[in-house]
Amino acid sequence: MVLDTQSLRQQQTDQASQIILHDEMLHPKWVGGADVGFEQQGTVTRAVIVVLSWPQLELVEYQIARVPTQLPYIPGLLSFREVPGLMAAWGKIQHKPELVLVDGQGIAHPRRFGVACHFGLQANVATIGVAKSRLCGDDVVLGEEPESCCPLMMGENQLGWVLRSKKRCKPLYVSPGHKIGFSSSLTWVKQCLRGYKLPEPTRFADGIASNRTFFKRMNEKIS
DNA sequence: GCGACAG
DNA sequence: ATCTTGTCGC
Repeated sequence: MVLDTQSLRQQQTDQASQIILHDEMLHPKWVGGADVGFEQQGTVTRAVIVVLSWPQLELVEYQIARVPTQLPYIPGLLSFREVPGLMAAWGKIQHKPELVLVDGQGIAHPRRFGVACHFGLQANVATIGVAKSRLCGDDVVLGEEPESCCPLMMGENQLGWVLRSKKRCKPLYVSPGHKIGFSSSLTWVKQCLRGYKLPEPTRFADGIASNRTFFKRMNEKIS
């Protein structure tokens, strides 16, 4: 396996798929969520893709792929650990969403190529990175009010947004992944919020990937 | 050199 | 990420 974020990022820039989709260009029937969990002391990667209807945000489909874990967790190289499993799950998905929220950073990454970029490029789908903590960028003091938001900056350059999605919760770190810009990333994440810290696609994917009982019982509700 | 460091 | 115990607030 080649761990070269620089050339992957170059691919993303070179390809026609770099086309930035704006809000008015996206009319999704479904929105997706992507996350992974680990089993058996980390030797097995359990990757999950969920599909929710838009704008109802009800679970339509989910697929799980279990693959051997190829790499340990290394900050900055997370995508190489998670993308193989995510691609396996993506291949099983019947209702391909036009937009996927990925658990982790988009371009708010030391090489500007986080897991959301990597997955979006490989799957050729618009993606947004929704991370629960900061990898890089300047620390900011955010207001306590829900929906408080400010740009995530690294010096003069914007990397994404810091968003207080819920009262008394640590903020989300939102950044463009693939084929989407800053403002659209923020508006889509906000539109996917339903009173929880995580936007619904991420929340469902996270719940299933982490084997939470509430989400496990979704099994009979669909398919 | 030291600290920070998605999941 | 995973695991686990305890605590606080709505």
